[in-house]
Amino acid sequence: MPEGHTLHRLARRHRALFGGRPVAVSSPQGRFAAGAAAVDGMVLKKAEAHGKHLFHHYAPDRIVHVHLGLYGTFEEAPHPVQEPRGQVRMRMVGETAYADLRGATACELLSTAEVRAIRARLGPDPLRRDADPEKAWVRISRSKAPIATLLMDQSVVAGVGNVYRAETLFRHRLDPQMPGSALAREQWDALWADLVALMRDGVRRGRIDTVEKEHDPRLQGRPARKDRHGGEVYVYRRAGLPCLVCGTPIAHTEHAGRNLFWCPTCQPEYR
DNA sequence: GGCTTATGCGCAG
DNA sequence: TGCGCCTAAGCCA
Repeated sequence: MPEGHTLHRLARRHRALFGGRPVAVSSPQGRFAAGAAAVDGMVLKKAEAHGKHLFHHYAPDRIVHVHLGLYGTFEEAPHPVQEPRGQVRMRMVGETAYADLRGATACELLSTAEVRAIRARLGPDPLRRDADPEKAWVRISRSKAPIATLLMDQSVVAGVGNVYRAETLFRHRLDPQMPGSALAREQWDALWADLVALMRDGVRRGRIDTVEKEHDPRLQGRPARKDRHGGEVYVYRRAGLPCLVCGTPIAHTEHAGRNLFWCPTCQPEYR
């Protein structure tokens, strides 16, 4: 479930499992063989996430960069270490546990300058302390692009994926097609604050939950619908089902090649 | 067992 | 705009 909260959660886990100690790094599959060899046995100094990017710092100019893409996964297990199953791009073995990376879009060894370059093209990340939401506001307030497009643009806001996009727009009753420049400053401030709160909750729980108690189907005798995002949501992948707030069937369309969900009543059309 | 789908993104054209 | 990446889960038969 790789939106930003997943990567921050992984960074935290990797700090706990491997941080400050030597890590045996390998690439059973072979595609990351050279990079793995370059850091094998070194001490993991720092693990951090920015948006959907994960960085393992072993030394200056020896930083492993991971991007999970659509279906990359990290799987951890306690010792004893098992034979790799399937295509394991990178295996990290620590003192008590190990982790296998599969299916990632990116797993590469980078220099300090290359990491800086990646981070320079990312917008503020609601999950980072050093995030400056003003930078995002400058981009949004000057753009005619739909807010749905802007929220998913990693150079505007880093870490927001399709679920958080759909859910925060719903929670703030915003039409996904509304141009960024039409957003009021107060609306952006509220949206950012909500992203910070929801994504922090996502890191803590390891799933995306966005439904407020008063709208919780379980409290109204209806079954809560679970989905692969792992939590409970208002609109994401609920096309045709009744809105939890007003009962209107949730709408769905393709927006820039991605699924977009919204409630036509709760998120009235911007004109 | 096969088919479909996906929370992402870089690239070709 | 559409494809490819290379994976797992859900669904159907």
